[in-house]
Amino acid sequence: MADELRTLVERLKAVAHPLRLRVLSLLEPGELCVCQIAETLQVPQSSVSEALRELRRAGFVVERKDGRWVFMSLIPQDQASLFLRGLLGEAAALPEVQRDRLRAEAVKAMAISVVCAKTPQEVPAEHGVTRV
Amino acid sequence: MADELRTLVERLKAVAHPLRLRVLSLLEPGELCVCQIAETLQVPQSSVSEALRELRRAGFVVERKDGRWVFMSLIPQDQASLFLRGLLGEAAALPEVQRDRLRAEAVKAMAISVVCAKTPQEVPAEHGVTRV
DNA sequence: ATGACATTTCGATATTTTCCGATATATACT
DNA sequence: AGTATATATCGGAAAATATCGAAATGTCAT
Repeated sequence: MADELRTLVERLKAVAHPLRLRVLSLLEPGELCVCQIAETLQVPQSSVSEALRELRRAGFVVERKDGRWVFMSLIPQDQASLFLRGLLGEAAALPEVQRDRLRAEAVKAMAISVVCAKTPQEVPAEHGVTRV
Repeated sequence: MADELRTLVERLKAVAHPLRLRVLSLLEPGELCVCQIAETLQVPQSSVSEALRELRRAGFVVERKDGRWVFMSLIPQDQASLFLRGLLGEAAALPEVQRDRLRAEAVKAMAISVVCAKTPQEVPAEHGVTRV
């Protein structure tokens, strides 16, 4: 009840953040689990987890648990708000987002066990994405 | 060049703020000057000025100077980004926004000299919600 | 139960943002 | 010139947010 403005502002804040926006865009083609996202974006998994928590709170993504993995996906198109649909369309054109998606394709092509049971050092840096 | 993602995030941050979103929505029916907005929303003039600066930086509004007044208006529909159009549509449904617009109608019905040349004491006070 | 691993939460610091009164600038009128 | 009004900017303290390693939690497989 009431303060729907505040709610909308919270949803906008959730998306007004580089990592969260990248994660959101990354999910558009389909679900990914937390470790796949962390590997794709080359960021600490706790950061991904926190990003996803905010996106979930804002109602943009939903989770599906499968064993120890947590797969996140966008809410269905028909449930998405107007501005979210516009935003996703706009974000899809960004070079950063397109690069992320290429990396995600490569990550999805690998078995999950190969992707996730990795120490950070073993990950070869690509595309100028830096880590430590 | 580059970092268009950061630019988009900055634009999202600009609207992820209660006052700025209210101001933005207030301008949809047509231009208003700073003092009309401050009177309508019952907030300090410096806050309105700062809100408008951010919205201008983000490319959502443009200004038209007329003497000592500065009238702000939304950028033309056809220049608006996808997510902005969606956002405005969504915001228009919010009760807070609708109340603001009623107040704005009342303010516009008065002469500008009556609206703006007011000492704070004469303003019925009461922050935020008030009837027209 | 022990270990391995995915994920979340915690803790603590660093950075950014908010807010508004006070002050500055600009324009108009006399 | 001076006064009045409209808007912009400054200052700076409080609040919110970001960040990420470390610890906690949960889940599966021996």
